[in-house]
Amino acid sequence: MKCIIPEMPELPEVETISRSLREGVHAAPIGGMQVLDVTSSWPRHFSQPSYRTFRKHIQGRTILDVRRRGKYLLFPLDERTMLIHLRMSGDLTMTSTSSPAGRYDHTVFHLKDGWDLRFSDARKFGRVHLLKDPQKILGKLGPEPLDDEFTSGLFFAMLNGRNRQIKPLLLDQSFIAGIGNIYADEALHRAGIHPLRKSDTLGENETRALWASIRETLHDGIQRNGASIDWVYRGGEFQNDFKVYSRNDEPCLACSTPIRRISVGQRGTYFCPSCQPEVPK
DNA sequence: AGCGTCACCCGGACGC
DNA sequence: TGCGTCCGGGTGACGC
Repeated sequence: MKCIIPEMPELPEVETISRSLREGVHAAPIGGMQVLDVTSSWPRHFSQPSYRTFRKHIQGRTILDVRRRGKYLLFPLDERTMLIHLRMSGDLTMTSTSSPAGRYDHTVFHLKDGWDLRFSDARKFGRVHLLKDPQKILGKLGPEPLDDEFTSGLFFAMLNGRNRQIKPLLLDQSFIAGIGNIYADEALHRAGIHPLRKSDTLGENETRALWASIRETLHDGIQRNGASIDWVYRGGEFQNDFKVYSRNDEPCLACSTPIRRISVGQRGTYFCPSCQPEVPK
C-alpha cells in the first residue's frame, strides 16, 4: 500500500479505544482507577475548563467507567464527567508509568498503582473537557447510528426534513453522530448514492440502502479494529478494506470504473461515477 | 432559519 | 535540502 492513511478516529476507532480501556486488554481496566494528577506539554488540549482549573478538579477523582457517544470518549468520575475528543490524530492508551514516553504523549493522566492514561496526539487537535453536565456538549449530537432507536423509518424522516447535500449532512454531528470522512464515502458507495444528492430526494429504498450501509460499514470497522486491537499500530489493517476512500483513479472494485475525487463541503470525497450516478436510475 | 462557503488550528506527507 | 501546499474534525463567521 503506497499511501499511508493517517489515523482519523471515527466512531469505530473511538469505540475500539473505549472497549480496550474498559476491558483492560493489555493493562488494568480503567474502571475504579484514581487520578493522582495530570501533566501536559500542550495545555491547549484543555478546552473547558483551562489546564490549571482542570488539574485542580481532577486530582484525587476516580474514573468510574468509560463510554462512547459519537466520537467522544466519556469518563464518568465520582463527580463531573470528563470528555475527550481525539479529532484527527489522537489516541488514548493505558500504559505502565515505567514504559518510555511516546513522541506525541502530550497529555498524561497519572493514575494510581503505576498506570498512566496517555493522550498521544501528533497534530494537537484533540480536546479534553470536564463538566458537571456532559449533556451540555453531548446534547447537541444527533442519534447514534448503531442504536436500535435509529431505524430506517426515522432516518427517512430525518433526511426528508432537510434539503442538503447528503455527504456533508452525514458528516454533521448534530444530524447523526460518529460518521467521519472515510465512513461517509464508504457508506455512500456501498449504497450506490452520489455524494451530492439532496437529502430530501432520496426515496425509501435508497434511504433503507444507505441506512443499512452506514450500519454495516461502522460494524465492519469495529470488527476490523477489534481484530487488530493487538497491533502496535492500532487501525493497522483498516485501509485494506477501503472501497473508494483514497483510491483516486484506481478501478472501482465493483465495476472497474476509475474512482473519482471531488471536493464536497471542503472535504475530499471519493466515489464511483458508475455505481453512484448523479441522477438515480 | 437553513444552507453553503471559508478560515482557523497543526504537522506529516508529498511535490517541485 | 528546503520550501510551499494539501489534508482533515469541529467551530465560528459570513453571505445569501
